[in-house]
Amino acid sequence: MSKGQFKFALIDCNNFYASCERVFEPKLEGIPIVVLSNNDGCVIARSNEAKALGVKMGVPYFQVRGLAINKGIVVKSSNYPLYGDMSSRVMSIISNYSPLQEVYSIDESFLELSGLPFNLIEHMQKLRQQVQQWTGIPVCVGMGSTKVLSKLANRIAKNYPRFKGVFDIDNLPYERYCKLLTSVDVGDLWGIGRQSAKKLNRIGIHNSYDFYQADIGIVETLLGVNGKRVQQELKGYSCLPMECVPPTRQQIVSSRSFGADLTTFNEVNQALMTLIRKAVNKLNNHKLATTSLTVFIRTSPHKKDKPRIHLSKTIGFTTPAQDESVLIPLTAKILKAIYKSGYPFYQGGVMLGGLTKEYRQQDLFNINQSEEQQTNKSSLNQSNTVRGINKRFRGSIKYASEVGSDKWLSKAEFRSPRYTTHWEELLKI
DNA sequence: TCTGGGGTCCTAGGACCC
DNA sequence: TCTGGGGTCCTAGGACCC
Repeated sequence: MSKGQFKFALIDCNNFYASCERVFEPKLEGIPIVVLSNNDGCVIARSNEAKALGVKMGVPYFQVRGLAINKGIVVKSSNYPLYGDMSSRVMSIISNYSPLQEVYSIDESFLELSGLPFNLIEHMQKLRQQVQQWTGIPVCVGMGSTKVLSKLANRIAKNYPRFKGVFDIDNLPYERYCKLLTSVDVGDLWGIGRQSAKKLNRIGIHNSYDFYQADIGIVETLLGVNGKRVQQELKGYSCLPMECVPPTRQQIVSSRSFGADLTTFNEVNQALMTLIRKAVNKLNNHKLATTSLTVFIRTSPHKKDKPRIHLSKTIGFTTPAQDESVLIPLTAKILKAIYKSGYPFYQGGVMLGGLTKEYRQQDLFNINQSEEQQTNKSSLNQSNTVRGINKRFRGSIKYASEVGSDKWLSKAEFRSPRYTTHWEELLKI
């Protein structure tokens, strides 16, 4: 931990999902857009025009539907294949501007710039123009000697056009910096969420300057080590390093709100079969194996008048599993064990935990079961074949339990074409 | 009527060991 | 009957992020 040794830049795409939609429909330029979550449930992205009309982040869509119609807001279902592909294009351009890049999220990337022989403001202006020109996505850049500071700087870059999208917070004189902190709610700092903000408010800490000045011991008792780190970073001491190599993932979750309340075992089962297949595909794509499987289903947390219930069970394995012929039937078995009839199930999913690098070591205590191992081996080959076919002919072979009414499928009424990832949906000119 | 999905890390408490 | 101190590992729940 030392002061002023680093120079972090946070590059953040402006209203990323909305901007992606605009790239392929330029007539939406200047028009308010919102993008909805899965199942067309909540608003998860807004163009500036939509923000100006008062659409809040995360509101249920049905609460703003009237406003959307009245004000001519264009509504889109989320289109992750498109956003993911646009993201990798943006990230790859950004990577040319420093040897040290951390891809932090689908629309954000850190660069570490200390020691680069450039005028950094100009360097980042160039980056900004190139991303805009090559992908059509507008980005803003915040710079500072810590990650928390670069996040804060990014906010300034976004909100004050006079900086032309690039702002370096380290250039502020101390008094101006304090003034800036005073104007930022403590809950708006990166790493201070709603719960922590509430705790801080209770002892009279409301804005970031209050927090900056607060006693470090009090911060640590109240918020733990994370809160302490945020405060240190605010003071210019870097505690959060660049993570250029993405850490190996620890779990894979596949879950969904169903499009409707599911009231029979078969409906729930069918939904979960599709989810476990998705999870297993991901597992295989990452060449990982899993040592635990959790299955859960729950009723809606929003309907206060109806009975609420959350059912879940986790099974651990001594031998890591990686194969759909094991995991899919096991999911059905677990579901059977936890399922209770008479509840309207609204959401469910599976989690694969304790992920390990793919390694087919046999269970030491399984020596008596050579016959079963034989079966396992042949079913493994079979699964590989099935996977191959499904890869080529997109999901043409399924378990019988996966096929059914599709009643559970999420709504996506307003989805735009997957322009860049599906041949049938290419942009037509 | 209609409220997302996918992650990570930290902490506290229990079980267990010497 | 008296009954310490220190450590690890696991898990569940909470908080945070986008």
